[in-house]
Amino acid sequence: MATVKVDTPRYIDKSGYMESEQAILALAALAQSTRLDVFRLLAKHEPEGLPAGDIAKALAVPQNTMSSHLAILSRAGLVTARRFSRSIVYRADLKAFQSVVLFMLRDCCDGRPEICGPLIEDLTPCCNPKPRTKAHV
Amino acid sequence: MATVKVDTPRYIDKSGYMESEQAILALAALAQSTRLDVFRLLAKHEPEGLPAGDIAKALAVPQNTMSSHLAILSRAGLVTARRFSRSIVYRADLKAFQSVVLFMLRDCCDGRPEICGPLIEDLTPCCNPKPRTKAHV
DNA sequence: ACGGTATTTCCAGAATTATCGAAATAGCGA
DNA sequence: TCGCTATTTCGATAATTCTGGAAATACCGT
Repeated sequence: MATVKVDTPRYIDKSGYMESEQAILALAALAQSTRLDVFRLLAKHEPEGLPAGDIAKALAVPQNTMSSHLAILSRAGLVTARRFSRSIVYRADLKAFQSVVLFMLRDCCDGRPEICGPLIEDLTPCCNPKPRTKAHV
Repeated sequence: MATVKVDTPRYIDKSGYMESEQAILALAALAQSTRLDVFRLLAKHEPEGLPAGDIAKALAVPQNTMSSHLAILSRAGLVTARRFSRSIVYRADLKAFQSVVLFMLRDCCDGRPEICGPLIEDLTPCCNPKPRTKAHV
């Protein structure tokens, strides 16, 4: 039977699981040294991005191997690709990255705020040295 | 055999930062639906923890399969195990989890604080209704 | 000691992932 | 059109991960 490919192998559509599924995709994408390096590199090169060839060269990985890694990151939503003439420029999707982090923290923090408070404290000096941001919560 | 059973968190290096290798281990551990469910479950059951059998039963997974998942989570430093008579009670290591999140955020935030500012804002109402140590940060 | 419970280890098969050479596709300039 | 560059897709192999049956280990009560 030549039916369509099922890409929902285990638990199907429960509406709450869609988010988990996507998060797992992102975690798996980052759980590999080359891809983690790629994301790091692309984050550093925001917002201009980098063409695929430059990424491969920078990390000393064959182009086709890099291409498959980039495809995995892209499928996970962590990077975006856009063609510029002959090059395909990849960019880190930092919003998506934030979503992954938020997913993780909600998973552990839900109902127990005391867990993430310290984390915010640790994070604040690192990521928000400016005294005040807009308080439009 | 004398397994590694150290009090000092193995996933933190001298500078207090999590190493990439350890972070990858943790990300890979969470990038699997059963294990993500396990961590969620254990986080929900902090600080009492749950015996291995209960975890297996709760998630409808054979005990030996669950045992290997728990070993992976443990190796990644995300859970701890302690024997209580016949049971081995597992607990989520939320500090380690926080380290993973911090690692990720440092990876993308380093040098560009404007990226994580919004994340802290999103996180604050969820996780930190009131600041813990009113430090001089 | 024994029997029962809780959990892990051993093992093996199935599935998935990583890697990369070779070929294919896409765009550009002449 | 041809040739060149940039990138991806194809295909195959090696490595790793997932799964669970069976056996082993650890503990407790009697």
